[in-house]
Amino acid sequence: MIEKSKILLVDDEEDILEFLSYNLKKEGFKIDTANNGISALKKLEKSKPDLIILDVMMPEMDGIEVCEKIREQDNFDDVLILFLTARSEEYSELAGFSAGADDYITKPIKPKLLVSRVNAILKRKRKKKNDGPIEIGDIHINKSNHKLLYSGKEIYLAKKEFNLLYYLMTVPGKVFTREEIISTIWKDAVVGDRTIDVHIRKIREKIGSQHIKTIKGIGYKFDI
Amino acid sequence: MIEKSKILLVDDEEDILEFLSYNLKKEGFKIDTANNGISALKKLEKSKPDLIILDVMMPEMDGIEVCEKIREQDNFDDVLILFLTARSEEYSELAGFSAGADDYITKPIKPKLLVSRVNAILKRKRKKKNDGPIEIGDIHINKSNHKLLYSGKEIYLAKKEFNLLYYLMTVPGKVFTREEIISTIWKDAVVGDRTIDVHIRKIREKIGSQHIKTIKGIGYKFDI
DNA sequence: TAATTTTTTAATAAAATGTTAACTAATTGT
DNA sequence: ACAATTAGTTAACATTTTATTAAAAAATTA
Repeated sequence: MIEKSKILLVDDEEDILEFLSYNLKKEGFKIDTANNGISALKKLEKSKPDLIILDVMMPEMDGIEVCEKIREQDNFDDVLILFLTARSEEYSELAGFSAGADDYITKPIKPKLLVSRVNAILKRKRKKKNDGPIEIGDIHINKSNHKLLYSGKEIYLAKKEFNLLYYLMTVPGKVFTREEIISTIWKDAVVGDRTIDVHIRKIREKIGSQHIKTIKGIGYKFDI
Repeated sequence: MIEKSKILLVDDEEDILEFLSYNLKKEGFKIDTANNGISALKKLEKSKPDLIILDVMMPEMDGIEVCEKIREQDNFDDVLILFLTARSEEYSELAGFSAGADDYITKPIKPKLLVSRVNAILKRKRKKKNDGPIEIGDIHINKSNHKLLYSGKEIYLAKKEFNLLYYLMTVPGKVFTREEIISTIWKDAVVGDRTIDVHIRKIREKIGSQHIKTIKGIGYKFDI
């Protein structure tokens, strides 16, 4: 089970805090709240949220300012920030992004949209962590746009094939055990022993067999 | 390095002009100043600013009047204008926007907020410019006039279809995930999984299926 | 407001991908 | 060399994902 993310809600209106809390808790998120920017900044260190939802319009210190202050802190310069804006305040979209926001939602807030946006933004972050393109010999693989170039030509791989090849290429030369492969490509699904073989075969069909080597009794590796 | 923008500051109070100048010059902007509306209008042609920051409250000719006069001129009907208002003068927000302001800042001016707002507004303009026409193979698409030419013939696309096709064409060859597509084309709504398919189908109906490729399990791409 | 167009959904068909099972081939240990 | 073990191959079958409709809902226009 994936650890549920913690979200810090910052708004001066108690109603909105409750509305957000209710809808996000229902989805299993852990929630902290603050009803102004100062309080939010204070709570940061203890709360260590994965995502901060900030109302742009607040008395004293507006959301944009809070956002900037958060970004100034070393420990939180990459925390996710999502803005809440009234539909009319178009400027806040842009001001918000330039202050370092990751996304924004306009009021009135629709619960379904809120939840889907929050999930999307968290997913995006998890994905970002290990995604860079890999270039080995004449093979270029890029997870962010699901592209494989083999000596300049674009080759199509189905999703599982792609993920498997990408995984092997993350550490060229390393032998990945079958167990490792199963647990990362198939997460917690249970698949038979021959399934990997079939996928390996299909990859070899497309990029040749010179790169992917079988280490009998152990697993496979990608070699230059 | 991006060419730094030129800003024309218009205010009758010398203190404020200096304060603004100091803070914006520090950020690398090129600054011109004028201490009344007449002088600002005169300087326009020579200065060719990217952005004008106008105090609403000025003797003789107030900011709103200056703004209207600027918008009347053909060469400056799309220059950016940002208003400076005292927090109390709420009316000016509405009067200002209706006169053609792009944004406004209330006094007292916080330097950081000023800079972030200025950056945001300039960024927005740059962004707008990127919406230029795209020409790939026999397909010409132009967002500014919402027109699609397919081998010379004009083809009508509904708004969503147009936006979707345009989006795919912004980076030909790149695979756009369903998630990416949803979050940019459907920013403010939650739609079912099949909605994209239907729009794709309609686009294919009109321009054929050779360009828009399905990457199963991932998304779609536009290919030449 | 009615008519028309656009957008979305829902149901189902079609296609592509993924998995398994049965069999074959290769490798390893004795 | 000969079991025993492990991997490769193939095709059938299962599952997942997308395509295609038609119709409902929403937005626009007359």
